Amino acid sequence: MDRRQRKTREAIFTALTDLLAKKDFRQITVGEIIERADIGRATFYAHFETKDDLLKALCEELFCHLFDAMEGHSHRHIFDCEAPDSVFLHLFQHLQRNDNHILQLLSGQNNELFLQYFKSDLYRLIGNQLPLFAARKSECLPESFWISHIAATFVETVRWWIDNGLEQSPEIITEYFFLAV
Amino acid sequence: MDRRQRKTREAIFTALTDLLAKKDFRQITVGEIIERADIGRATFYAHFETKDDLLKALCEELFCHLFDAMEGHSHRHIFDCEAPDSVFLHLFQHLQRNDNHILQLLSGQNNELFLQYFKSDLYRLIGNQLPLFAARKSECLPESFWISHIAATFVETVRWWIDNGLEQSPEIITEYFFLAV
DNA sequence: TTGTTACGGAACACATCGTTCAGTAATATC
DNA sequence: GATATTACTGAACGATGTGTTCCGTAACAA
Repeated sequence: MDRRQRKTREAIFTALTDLLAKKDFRQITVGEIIERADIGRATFYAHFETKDDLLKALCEELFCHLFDAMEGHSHRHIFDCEAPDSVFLHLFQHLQRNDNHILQLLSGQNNELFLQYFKSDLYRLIGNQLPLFAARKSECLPESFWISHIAATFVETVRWWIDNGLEQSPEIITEYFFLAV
Repeated sequence: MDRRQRKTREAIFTALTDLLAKKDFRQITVGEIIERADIGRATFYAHFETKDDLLKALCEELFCHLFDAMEGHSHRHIFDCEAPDSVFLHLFQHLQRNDNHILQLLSGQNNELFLQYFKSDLYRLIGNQLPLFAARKSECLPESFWISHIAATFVETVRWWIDNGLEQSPEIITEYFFLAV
């Protein structure tokens, strides 16, 4: 990919990420993004069809990296015979380290769209980790309901954690999560 | 209240409700609302400051009525010594009956804002019903976490139910809910 | 060096928002 | 029933944001 393209794309992502730390996605204008990214208006629309399209690309970039890294770790750890809940623990640890400012995307009012993308990755992960969870429930409940519930519980756990200022350790939060689910 | 005011307000609510059945709230314009409500633009803004303000008023109207009715029922039933899970069962029943088209507000893409208002009422309800839920968990988990989790589980249950076309009976859904939580 | 591609900057048409104001109709009050 | 009050209409308005177009310039690849 052209170096110019890469730099521009990166500048747009950075600009949006910075702005998201301050205000809701809906009240961020394309004008603000291009001003902060220091690019021309036409350039922006050469990269992304709309503002929503940009958000989607950003989420895919971040969440995909996060979950890919996750699953990489998970595999390594399976070889190391780590505890079976390590996947989610690691996910919480990644979030606490706030790689790429993902927290800002999952917090406060910015829940609407991000979570949609976040959940789709989460579904994949949970599908592979189903045996971790109580068999009792999964026998009485439809699988799709069960997966939805685990994903919703995870998201709500993250939201609660963020709203409480990340006071708890990832280990404690993992415990809460498995207690709740 | 002036009859004209009442009629106008009602027409606006009806127009928005109808439109919400077709498209996402964000892509509904004030122009569409006033056209469908058959009122003047100035009239709209005499009633509501913004589109978001209208949504808030609509949610308060609907959810407040729903939960007030709920709590009324609940009290009567407590006198009748009904099963302890009746509050949530009745809530599911109300939803299935789709009073005032609430389902359309809670389904699909219209999740963002409605759920915020819905949850705030739900928190109140859950706060009063905490003894219904497993004591084991509430001892190990912070109460705010616990309440958030119950509310999130309820909302996710409703969402799953809607997405699956309300195929299950309210009784079954109540069972799912209490199994999951 | 040459052809290609991306960027910048300004202008553009367009849509939506929220406000204003004078005229008209419905309602409440006496 | 007459009068004053209140709400609605309809059109116009400025402001803001969107997405597009076009051309000159600069960076890149061959």
